[in-house]
Amino acid sequence: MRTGIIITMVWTEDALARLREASGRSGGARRVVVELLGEQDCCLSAHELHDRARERGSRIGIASVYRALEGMDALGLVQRVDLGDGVARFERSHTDSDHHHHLVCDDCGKVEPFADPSLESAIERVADGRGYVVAAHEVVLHGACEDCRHSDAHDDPAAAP
Amino acid sequence: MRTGIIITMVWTEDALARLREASGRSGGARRVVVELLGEQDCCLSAHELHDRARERGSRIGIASVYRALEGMDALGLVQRVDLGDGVARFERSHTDSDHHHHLVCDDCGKVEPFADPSLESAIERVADGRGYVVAAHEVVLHGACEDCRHSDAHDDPAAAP
DNA sequence: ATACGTGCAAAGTATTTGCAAACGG
DNA sequence: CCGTTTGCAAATACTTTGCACGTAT
Repeated sequence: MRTGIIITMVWTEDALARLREASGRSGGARRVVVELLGEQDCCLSAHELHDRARERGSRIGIASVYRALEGMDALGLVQRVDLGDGVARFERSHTDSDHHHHLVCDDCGKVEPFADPSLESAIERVADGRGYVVAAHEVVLHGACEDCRHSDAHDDPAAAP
Repeated sequence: MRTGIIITMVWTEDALARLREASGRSGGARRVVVELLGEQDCCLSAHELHDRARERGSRIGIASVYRALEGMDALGLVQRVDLGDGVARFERSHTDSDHHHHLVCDDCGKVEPFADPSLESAIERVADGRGYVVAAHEVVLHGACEDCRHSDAHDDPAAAP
């Protein structure tokens, strides 16, 4: 995708600007979280964001990660993603060209995004038929990815031979 | 749905039998959880199950609820449902005629099931195209239900005028 | 009898909140 | 200066685990 890097920069700038105008201030902790999320093409958990921020030399605390995410969520800048393991993940809100859902391999833990127009139209049709105005929707597919299906071993997600 | 009560009974009996044969034992705590889940037409959280079990006079502990759910999950008898609020919910595993997903009203908190064949086929197509063997999938639609859209007030899910 | 099921309490995680200090405008 | 942001630590909420005891087979 050629437009990826551009979307990233636009989103990051826009998010920083909107957060600043919402409170009249800005700070370093928030900036790191925004920049990290802007770079990702898929979702990350609060702890993953915290770890990566520290790897970059930030002394950010986990609470600030959560507060940054909360603020961005309130402004609709991020989307919460729930993969079914009790951990909340976040990714930048989708644009039309960006919209996707998630395939999770229960063997190796891999998470990959996918998009499908006919799935989207089916969802729209359901919502309309029910009188719902759908603000967000999430589709998560759990299964065994091609790799894991071939190496039949049911490895622990943490194991690496 | 005329077949609801029958599915309920079949599922409950089958689940109790399979749990018994898996361990060679059976107990009262498990039975209550199985019976409760068999009666529902939609998902419940561990705490909701615990509360309802106690309302029926059971002295079951919350740990036993979780253990019953874990055992049933391992046998594929229940399906874990994640609606995005950090609470795990469970419902009996779907049969063909039973399969559904969830619409969540973010205003009043209502959760209602829906089914849609074209959505299911779109999901199958995606999985096939990616070489995935999908063992489970979840679709959650968040929005405002018809009722809440009319009474424009954005009430708190707990408030009842 | 013996092994599994159960309840209680303690331990773990993920997330939120209180607070004093640092910081941006 | 003043109010927001931040890091730390304490508090929550949900879920899991350890252990002694009850119970089904």
